[in-house]
Amino acid sequence: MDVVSPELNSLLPDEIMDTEDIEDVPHSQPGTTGVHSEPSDDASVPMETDTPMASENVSLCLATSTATTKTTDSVTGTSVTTSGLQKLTTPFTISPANRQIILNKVASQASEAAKSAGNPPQVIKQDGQKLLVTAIGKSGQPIVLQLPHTGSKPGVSQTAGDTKSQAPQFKVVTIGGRSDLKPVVGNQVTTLQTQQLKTVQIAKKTPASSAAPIKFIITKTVNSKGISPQTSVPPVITGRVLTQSSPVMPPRTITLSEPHNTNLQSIPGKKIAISPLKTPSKVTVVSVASPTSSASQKSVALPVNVALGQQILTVQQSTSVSPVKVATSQSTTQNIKPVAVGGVGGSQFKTIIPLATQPNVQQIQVPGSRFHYVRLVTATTASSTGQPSGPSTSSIQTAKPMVVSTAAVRMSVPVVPAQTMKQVAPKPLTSGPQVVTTTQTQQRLIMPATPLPQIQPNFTNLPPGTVLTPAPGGGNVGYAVVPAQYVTQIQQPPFVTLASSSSFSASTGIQTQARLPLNGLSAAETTSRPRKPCNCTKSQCLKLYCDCFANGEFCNNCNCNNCFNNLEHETERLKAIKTCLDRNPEAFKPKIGKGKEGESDRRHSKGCNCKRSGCLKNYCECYEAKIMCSSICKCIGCKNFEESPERKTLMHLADAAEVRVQQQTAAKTKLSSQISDLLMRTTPVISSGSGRLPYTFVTKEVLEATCECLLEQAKKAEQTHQPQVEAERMILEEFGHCLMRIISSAGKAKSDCASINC
DNA sequence: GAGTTTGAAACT
DNA sequence: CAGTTTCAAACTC
Repeated sequence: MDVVSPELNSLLPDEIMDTEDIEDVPHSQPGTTGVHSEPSDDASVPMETDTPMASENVSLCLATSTATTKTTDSVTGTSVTTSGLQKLTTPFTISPANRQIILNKVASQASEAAKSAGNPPQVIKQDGQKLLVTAIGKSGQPIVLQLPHTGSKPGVSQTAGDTKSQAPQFKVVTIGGRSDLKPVVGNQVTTLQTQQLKTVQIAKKTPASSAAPIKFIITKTVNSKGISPQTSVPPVITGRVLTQSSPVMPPRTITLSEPHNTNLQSIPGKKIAISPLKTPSKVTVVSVASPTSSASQKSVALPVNVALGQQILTVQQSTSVSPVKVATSQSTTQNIKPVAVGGVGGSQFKTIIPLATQPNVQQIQVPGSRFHYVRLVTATTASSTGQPSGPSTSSIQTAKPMVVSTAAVRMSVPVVPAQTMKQVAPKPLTSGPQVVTTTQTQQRLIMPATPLPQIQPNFTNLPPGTVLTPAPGGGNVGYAVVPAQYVTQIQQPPFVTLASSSSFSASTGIQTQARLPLNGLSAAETTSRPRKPCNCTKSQCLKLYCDCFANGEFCNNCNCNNCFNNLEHETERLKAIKTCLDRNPEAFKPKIGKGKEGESDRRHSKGCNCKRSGCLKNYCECYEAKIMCSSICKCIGCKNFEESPERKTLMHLADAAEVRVQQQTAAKTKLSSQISDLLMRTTPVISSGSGRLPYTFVTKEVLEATCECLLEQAKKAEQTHQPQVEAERMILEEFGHCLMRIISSAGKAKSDCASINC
């Protein structure tokens, strides 16, 4: 089954498919098209980790053997032991000069073919800070991981230690083949194998602000479908994990780890997720920087965080055999052997990239399913509750890094929980590892879990933030595109994903989240304000009347009746999507976009058609989006233009109201804070003695004084020769006086405290 | 909360 | 493409 069909690839939204500034990657090779692999086919997933300034190269060539393999760093002599992994046919090398990890899963047959074709098995070497992720291929089509070769001929890998200054690099996520890919200057992608390959690309340029743009290129090479998994011919996987690090701060630690037990079958989160941003903005790249703090320190994790917008690209591939294990051996046989490269510095890793697969395995698979998937997790959705379930995920949660120790380099790939990156405080792109995300809310589109080519929507128009997931019970076939948010919601057992833990995003502040306006709404608005629940009654939430559906989201906590906008009705939903797209290919695209070139103002893509509202009420989509009506609007009596006095008045009123609200909120907050502070200071005194204030004053001193008073009364009675009965009475009376004084003092103190608190 | 108004979406 | 109907959100009371 196709995880992502070629059609899908070709139809991916421009935001995703923007290939400018990326290398020209051969998206398909002769004979590749039409190749349909069985769901059980395994695909090799190469991963590249590249640290531009890194000095180490690690090269792994993996065979399909499951035997434990121990590799020795050719440079540093560091050995890497893999357990349950495919046999390493080539030494695991770490090049101090490049600090690169090269993982090459070599299919003997494939490698032979490659050699014969003049493309020897490639040992990926440093190629600047670039990572191209080519992941999703047509069903049956192998995924080709391609490594960019800067300024080099195809098949010619750069020499290790190439430390030349790199041009601004872009992080590129390539998903799906696309014929119109634009070549990237100075970067060439060489197909590793002559076998049928399909390259899907999702490219996004990193924000210009990033001093060191990163380009991630992952080319997945898969054997031809003819090769059965049982065949001894292993696929060749060559990949690099490119870690972006600041030029002055080369990454020093590479951590590779796998979940101890990835029982994918038990993970309901099986899905193919593509979560492009809803925003029209281009796919954002997750930049990873080396820790800025310790230049001398040599431990920098190699992050393979690829994000689209505010999303992190998760590439997982399940295999029957642990594909790659670096560093410590793992006793458990894992279906998925993701290699996670985490962000540097915080040791918070967010990216898991499964490297090894069996021959004919599809490139991206969801644990527990035969789907290979790429998941892009939005920042907002990343807050997801999804966590690894079962034993397989335990390791992930613990994020135990596998460390490959070398004299010069430590490699660690901690597996992190599928949590997410939520709100991340913006951070300068130039500092430290970064995840560039956009706050565009998740536009998500649900696709059928079953192969429905005939009704397959035009993915070009799918709302960003789309997540592909296998339908429940859908087995190996079909996929569904579901909202990432919804995925996290419905995904009781978390799946292994490349996502930053909440702690990472929150505490480390490594991530930078670019907040882009969504349909006229500020990032803050889009992120802080949840979508309003719909109230659809007749549309079944399968028409654009429904805001949820229109935004590509599942209905969640809505008040709708007879809702079909959910996974249970994915077939109907897909049909509805198809219908909408047939009617309007732009149906799921943001209505608010940039105006004409050169115009900075946003504008409605279609313009409004208001007649009675004067375009000054929320009936008007332009006004609702807080934008001016434009020439394309067909409104009558429009007052929503710059000089409109009515509009200005409304704006002033709105601003004033907003200011008042803010002031009130601030006042309440301040008052509450002050009260809390007072309580904090006074509570201990009052509450001590279990809140029974009088006893608070029965201190040792009070007791002693009381006793002295009683003794004094006793002496007085003795001196006056009072009878015993009278003496006892005098003592008791004195005791009563003492108690009264104590109580009186306590009551006075309590009233004082109360007055203070008020 | 019920009813009305409104304009986009859907339909013809 | 225009006119009409349907629909759900926005709005009013």
